[in-house]
Amino acid sequence: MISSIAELISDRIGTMPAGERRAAQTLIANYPLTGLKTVAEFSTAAGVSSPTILRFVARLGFQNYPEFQSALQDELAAQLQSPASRTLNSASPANGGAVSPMLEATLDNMRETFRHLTDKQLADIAARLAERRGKTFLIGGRFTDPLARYMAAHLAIIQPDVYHLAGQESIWRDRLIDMGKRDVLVIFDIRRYQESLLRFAEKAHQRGVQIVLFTDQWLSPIARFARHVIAGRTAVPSAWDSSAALFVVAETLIGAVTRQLEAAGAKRIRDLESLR
Amino acid sequence: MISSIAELISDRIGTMPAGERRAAQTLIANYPLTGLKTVAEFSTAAGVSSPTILRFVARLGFQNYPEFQSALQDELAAQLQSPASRTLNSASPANGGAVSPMLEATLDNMRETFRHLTDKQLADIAARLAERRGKTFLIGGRFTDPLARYMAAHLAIIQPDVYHLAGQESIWRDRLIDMGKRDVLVIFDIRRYQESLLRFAEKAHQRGVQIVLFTDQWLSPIARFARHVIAGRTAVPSAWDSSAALFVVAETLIGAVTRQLEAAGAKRIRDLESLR
DNA sequence: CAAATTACGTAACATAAGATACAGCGCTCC
DNA sequence: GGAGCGCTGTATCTTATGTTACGTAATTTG
Repeated sequence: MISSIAELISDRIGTMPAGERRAAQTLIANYPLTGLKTVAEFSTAAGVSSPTILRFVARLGFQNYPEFQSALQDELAAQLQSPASRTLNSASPANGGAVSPMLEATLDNMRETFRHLTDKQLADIAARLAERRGKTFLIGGRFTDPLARYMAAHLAIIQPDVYHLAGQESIWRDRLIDMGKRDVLVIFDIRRYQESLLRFAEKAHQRGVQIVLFTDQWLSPIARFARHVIAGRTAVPSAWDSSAALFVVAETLIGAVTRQLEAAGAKRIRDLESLR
Repeated sequence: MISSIAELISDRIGTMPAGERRAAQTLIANYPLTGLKTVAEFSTAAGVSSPTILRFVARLGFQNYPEFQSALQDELAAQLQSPASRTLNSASPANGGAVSPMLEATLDNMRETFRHLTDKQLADIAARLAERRGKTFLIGGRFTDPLARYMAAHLAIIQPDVYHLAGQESIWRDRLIDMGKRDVLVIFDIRRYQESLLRFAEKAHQRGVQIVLFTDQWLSPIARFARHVIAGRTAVPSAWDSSAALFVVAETLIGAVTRQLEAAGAKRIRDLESLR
């Protein structure tokens, strides 16, 4: 199978006449830039005439020159976006302002967070979230509740019985009555840890609920009751702590759970689509 | 000293009229590809007319469009040739499981997102959010609303009149009555873009509300009405798109706004503390 | 609130780009 | 060594691209 135009060229370059071969070589030499220029520029660069260039692209299977250019651009777009081949000037002094420290710290937080997180841990948690024996509840603190919402919004699509606990304490406390051993409670709690969440977690724990805790590196007191603890780095040069690392862990988990439920989930998503 | 065209643009984007700013944002969003296409394609991508594109490149100091394209191509050539700094930590063999690809992609997304985002842009947006002339409203789509909540939760602490628009469409539509020129509306909208948000944004725009848009690299149609556009990378090896990059941008902005309001904000935070 | 200025888009224009027809040259094969 | 075939370039044509002029709308300023 031939994907890129460069491959296509090197595949057929053997069967080409001399002039077209020169065109091909010129293009490959500084791929794909020459192909983005005009036919005239291409032709002089290759030392051949314009019609030769046109015959060359025609031989590659393109109807006309613009079509050929579009293909090159699409390919370039894919390259520029995908991390793989990018040249990425992280050393660019360009943005050396106030942005970099924040970004750098965040990136470091993520690396650190994942360094202390094994595949097995994540797989276990994902498995627990994916096994459909009971219900899944999610809740967060003052600043982390949006993370709970974000996760709930995704999980609720691929499986039933996913509930985000919102509103006043009294409201979700009453939901305890519905929780049991087979259920999972996902809690987000970072400094400063919230009393109300601790109380709630304790009671849920007493009822045998499996608790998955997202917290910071200093560990919320809830860790005491949690079956799984994810400790994310939160330090950034800002007045606030960063929840970005936890956010990425959440996304990773969402992805893992989705993969596990692929068969069942795919059908469910189709069903949901048809409901619209 | 200004080397790249991207820098040149972000340097002058503040002094540009609305239409040209849209052109600039569109170009930056997936730099430099849009600039390599024809004027007509560029203009439709940006949602403006061809002459606006030409005025845009003229303002950047180019004599004509081909000259501008040549400059972009030269820049691209330099980038493609230097096999530079890539693969920072891709050599970390530690966790070679299912985690790495997700994390790596996310890290790349962030670098890429910030690469297309200058300090000046962020500073401008932060300044707009910090100037206390009017109210600040935040709203998001199905999966991004938690980001709006997250940002609102922080901003609401350091300044008054910050509102997160939640619940049904009819509810926040009625809030339009309260919005005017001095107000700011922060919208989060990534694929698949939501009709309801577009309608809401258009009406808000008509009322003169300043819109700050967080979207993905393909730009929500709301970009048309936005004063500021932040285009985050969202592609990850998962069934879902990632909002992590936008999340980090949001955190960065929160930090910047906080810094600007330091004097006023610090007092406010003390007052809040004493209320507990 | 009014006037002046600036910005934007529509439409017509000129130019440069890609496409094509045809003739000359070189190469191969008989 | 000659005839046929194929490749290449010159010159011409057509298309569509970039450019410009002008009228209208929006925005700013007094």
